[in-house]
Amino acid sequence: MRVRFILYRRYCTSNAIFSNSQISRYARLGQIENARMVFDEMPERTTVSWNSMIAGYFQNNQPGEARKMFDRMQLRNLVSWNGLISGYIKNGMVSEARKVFDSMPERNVVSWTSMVRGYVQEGKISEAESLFWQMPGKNVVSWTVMLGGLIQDGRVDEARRFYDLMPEKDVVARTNMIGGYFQAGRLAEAREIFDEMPRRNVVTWTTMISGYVQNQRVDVARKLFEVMPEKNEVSWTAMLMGYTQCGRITEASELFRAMPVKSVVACNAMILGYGHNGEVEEARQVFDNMREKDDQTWSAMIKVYERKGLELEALKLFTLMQREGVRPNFPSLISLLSVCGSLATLDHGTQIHAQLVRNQFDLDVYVASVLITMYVKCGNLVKAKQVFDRFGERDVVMWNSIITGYAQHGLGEEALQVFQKMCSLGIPPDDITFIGVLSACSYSGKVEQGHEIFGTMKSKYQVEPGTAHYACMVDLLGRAGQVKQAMDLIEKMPVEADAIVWGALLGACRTHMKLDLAEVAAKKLIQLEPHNAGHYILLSNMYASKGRWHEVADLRKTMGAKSITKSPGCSWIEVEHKVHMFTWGETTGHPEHVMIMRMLERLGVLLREAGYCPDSSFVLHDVDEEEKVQSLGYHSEKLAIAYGLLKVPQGMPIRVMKNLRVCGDCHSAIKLIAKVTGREIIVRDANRFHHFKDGLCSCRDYW
DNA sequence: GACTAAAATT
Repeated sequence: MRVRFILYRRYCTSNAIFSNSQISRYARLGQIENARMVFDEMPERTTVSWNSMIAGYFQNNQPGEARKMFDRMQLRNLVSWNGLISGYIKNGMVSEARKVFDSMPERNVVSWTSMVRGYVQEGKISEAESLFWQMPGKNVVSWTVMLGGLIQDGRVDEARRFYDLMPEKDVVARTNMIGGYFQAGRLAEAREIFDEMPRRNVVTWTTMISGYVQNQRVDVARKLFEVMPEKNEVSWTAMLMGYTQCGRITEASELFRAMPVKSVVACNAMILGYGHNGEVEEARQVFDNMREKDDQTWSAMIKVYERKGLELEALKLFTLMQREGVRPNFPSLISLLSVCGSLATLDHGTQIHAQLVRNQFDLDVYVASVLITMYVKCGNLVKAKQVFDRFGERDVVMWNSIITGYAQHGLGEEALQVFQKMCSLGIPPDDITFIGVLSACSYSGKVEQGHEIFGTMKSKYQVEPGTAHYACMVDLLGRAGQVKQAMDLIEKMPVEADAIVWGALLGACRTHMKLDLAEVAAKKLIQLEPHNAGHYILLSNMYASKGRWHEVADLRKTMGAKSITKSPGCSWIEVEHKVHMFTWGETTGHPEHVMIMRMLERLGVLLREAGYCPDSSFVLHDVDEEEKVQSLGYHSEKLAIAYGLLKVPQGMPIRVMKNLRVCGDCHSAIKLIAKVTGREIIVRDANRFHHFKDGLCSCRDYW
């Protein structure tokens, strides 16, 4: 009888234990609903069941639900109270945790340690310290938590003194100290602790690996990696990132292939590594082979496409990511925000802005600058200015973002005003500031003022002019018609002229039809950027216009031999949160094809009535021969504008983006379209913004 | 059953 009773009891208990572990497992997997189901179906719940369920809600970022559960439970023990504290801390609610800490009936070392950990996490190290010294019965964990706080605060020497004070040191404490020394770049001291350790584990070895990697000693790291007794995912990943971060992609991809388990972090690093090396297909292969992806996987792959200039692919993936319901976290939000800038998808960008505000991430200076840049690149200067104005403590980067923004939009006067305000507030401008200011002068035709600022850069602001500043000056002179002086300036430059400088000269030649000098510039550009198809096409068009067919043929051959292809021209427009992409020629793929064609026809009629005649003499624009032959009416930007006229409500500007430069014919056509339809049209091409309004463009026909 | 250390594009 007695035996049977014991067996029965054991059955019930094991049943509860089983359910409790199921609750924890489901919570770990993020399936909190399943955990709740198990909990609700249990015939008898123990305190552990309640505690596991509360921990589960905290793990799944539902502190409110966790608290409800805690308030409902009857038999709370110390572990339940401690769970509440650590749960709040995991969710970043340290002051809430402190309230619990102050009101709980009794505390033990875990309660105290959690609370110290909370302050460390918030960066409030002095709070943590005072609590630590008040703590009764500190154990090795408490000491280690405090040690971590001092290290995080960058106080290595103090941390070492603290470390020496510790009554006992275990593997974790020692490993922590090693990490601290590596962070401070003190490799010898880190190594000393490692060498003297009585016991080491995988984490210790991995700390060594990543420590050496962070201090640019990849080969030393590799040696340790070879001899470490046991490796896990993290060790492999740390080693892999050592290679990807310093651009040693061959070694990285060898290691990656050898990895027994490819962690998500490792795959993400490999994608970015390949991308940095321009190997887009390899990156995509890694992406496609991943069984599990996180938000950073998506943003990494999108970034790779964007960097390579494959906007279409980037956008496709962006859309797919949203459709899959991937929720980006802070790092990927930032990354995606800059992608939104490059792709000029204002709606996506605004959505991300809203998400940042919801999480209060927008209060960061850095984030604010990225936001401003995004709005500038999306052609919404009003929003850019709003973000700028609402922010109190601005740094140089933020001032630069808004100055450069005005400059890119051709608002020279405004840019200069902001620059003056910045100077009067005593913020020292840097090299980027001057790029913005000089190009602003150039846009607004302030030749003299530009010269003056350029002259005082070094003497007044201690900023040495670089190639970019010279490029601005060449542009400035070129716009003013002083092409000869621009060429002289290039010859007098103390630094070697780069593609941007020659590009600026070419721009000047284009406007003032200086074909000889243009040829010099174009040849230089090909030399400097042999893979940029635009330069070849430009030079080829120039030769063709002079009937120099031999040279044309030669150039084509060179292009073929080097397998240089022009990225296809495409334009896109955002309508109702969706991106509509148009490539040159046709719209048959678009569901509203017929409407668009009808709109184009109507525009054609309107334009002819307004006295428009097609201009095919854009020799100095990098358009292909084929494109020239094709009807001028079907360039991708015109298709996008036609669609915009159909869809964008009256009074709202039509924003169109193009991956190449707008051709001369389209430019004059769009000016007229803006006039006859009474609409504002904003076109961002590869170089700058064009605000078309009342038959005029903000670039003053110079781009 | 609760508290500590290692990998992650701005």
